[in-house]
Amino acid sequence: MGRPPCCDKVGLKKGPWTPEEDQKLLACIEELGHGSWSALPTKAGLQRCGKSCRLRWTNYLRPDIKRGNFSLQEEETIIQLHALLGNRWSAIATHLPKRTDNEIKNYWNTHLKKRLAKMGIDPITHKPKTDALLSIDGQSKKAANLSHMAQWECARLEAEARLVSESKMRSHSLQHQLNPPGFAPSGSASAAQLVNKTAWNSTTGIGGVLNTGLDAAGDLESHTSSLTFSENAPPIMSTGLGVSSMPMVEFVGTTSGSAETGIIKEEGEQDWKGLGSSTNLPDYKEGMEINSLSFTSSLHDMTISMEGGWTPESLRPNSSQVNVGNINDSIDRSLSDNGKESDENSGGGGDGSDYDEDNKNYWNSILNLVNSSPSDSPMF
DNA sequence: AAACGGTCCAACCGCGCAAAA
DNA sequence: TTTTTGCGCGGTTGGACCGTT
Repeated sequence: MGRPPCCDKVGLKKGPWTPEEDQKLLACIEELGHGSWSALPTKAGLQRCGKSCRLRWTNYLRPDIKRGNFSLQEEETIIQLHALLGNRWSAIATHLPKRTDNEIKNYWNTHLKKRLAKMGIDPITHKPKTDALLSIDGQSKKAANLSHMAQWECARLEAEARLVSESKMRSHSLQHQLNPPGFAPSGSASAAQLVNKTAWNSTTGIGGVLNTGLDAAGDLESHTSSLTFSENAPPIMSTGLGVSSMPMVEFVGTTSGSAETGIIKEEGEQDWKGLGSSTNLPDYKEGMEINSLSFTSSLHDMTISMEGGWTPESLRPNSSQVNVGNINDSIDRSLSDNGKESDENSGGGGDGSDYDEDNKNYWNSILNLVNSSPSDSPMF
């Protein structure tokens, strides 16, 4: 059973696209759109299969594609999302609006994966490869759990996909409340824009909002974003899935220095988490430790602030600390070993020392996230 | 200048899922 | 309910490009 590969049809061309073919495809899509990829080649007069046309369009011809080097922020986003989502490139690409999944996948395979490996971090699990590195202070167990936590959490959250449509409708309703006609937010990223960025819902089924600090044009200029795990899911979430606790994941961004961004809450939560800057972070429960975040019922709200990128400090909501000294030592060595490569991959300017410092913070943050895995969770 | 090896990326392939028949 | 069809996703590949010898 199963249908034969579409490109097995005799006479269909494969291989690199010519400018003429590109032109035909573009003209056809501009004129008719791409409602049916299978019918498009005929309409466009192309000897290609629809699949090939779709690929060419989505990966190359689409007008809203940003090409060229990835910025440091984009790299951060990719790594962070990969830690949570794994090789779900389309989901990751959703949050880098001008990048294609193929491009992100290629960039991961050719750059980021190798760089992580060089630093002694397993690019698959996002945990340090050397157990001895962390075992001294007993952190290895925590580090080892991130990927499991992420996979487990993703699986659970994906189960919410069935309920996404309801969530979307609620978000849409909230959008109207937040941004009624005539309402003109002063910042570049209004709350309504955040609501609009619910691709997370549609792609992964996670009932929350992910925003990587993009403005309306999708530029990765903001250095602010936050990650919220909330367990205040509406009752329907629990009953529908037979899960007593259904954490919500919300990635919420703000523009740099602006204070008008809110955290979009799902229905069932009683209020907005506030429209102030995420730096205020009013949502931390006293005594809650992000360093030992847990997805059990003991945890109700968790917000990770990523002001200025994922620095270790930004990931610490309170005084509770994670001993990352050993990892940092490793990073120091790694950075000094790999400074040349880091410079090559720098998307921005600045001298090497600045970049090294930023880069160190950046990798610190990744490792800190690794270190913050919920080893205490009964799930593990 | 030629050969060789490594890197990068556009494109292909196969699979899974969902909708349509 | 079963089969067919179409779409989208992730993994893989082939060839162009680049640096080194």
